[in-house]
Amino acid sequence: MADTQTGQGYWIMKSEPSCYSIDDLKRDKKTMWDGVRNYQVRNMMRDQMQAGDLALFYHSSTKEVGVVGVMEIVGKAYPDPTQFDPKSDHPDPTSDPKSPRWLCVDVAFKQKFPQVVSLELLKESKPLQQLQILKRGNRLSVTPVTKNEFECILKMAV
DNA sequence: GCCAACGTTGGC
DNA sequence: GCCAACGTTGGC
Repeated sequence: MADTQTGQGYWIMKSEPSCYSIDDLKRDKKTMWDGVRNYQVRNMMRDQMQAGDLALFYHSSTKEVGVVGVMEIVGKAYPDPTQFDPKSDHPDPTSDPKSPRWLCVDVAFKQKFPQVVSLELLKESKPLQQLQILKRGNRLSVTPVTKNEFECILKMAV
């Protein structure tokens, strides 16, 4: 979500660490955030995400669920090449290469938190009650957060 | 355009 | 591995 003063956008982006973790990103320094196959998420990436935006890296479906670090959106969203790769995890044979359906974005490692800001802690935090990832049934892998929410989570990480 | 069936997500 | 919740698909 873009801050009205600065235009700076803030996000939470989920990944299962068994698939791709904060340590993988730390090692790679930069990666292509691919595999998004949800229209809402695609539209946010296409319409709202900007280079320089900051994103919290969230580990889902693991022993320690929660926010584990920070990354930066490097550039604008562009067609996700894995949709055309039959050997990828999420090929989409119905997507037309002349008008690609799915987008991805490049992200760069910023920091890994010394400890996980657990889902439990997020739930307990008063200022974070509006977080979309805390809402029942939320399944979006990318969700906007406000500057305040972002900074609140950063403080919880130390 | 409705809606049942199905597949996926993600916390536990 | 269970299951609630949600998105997508496809028959009508």
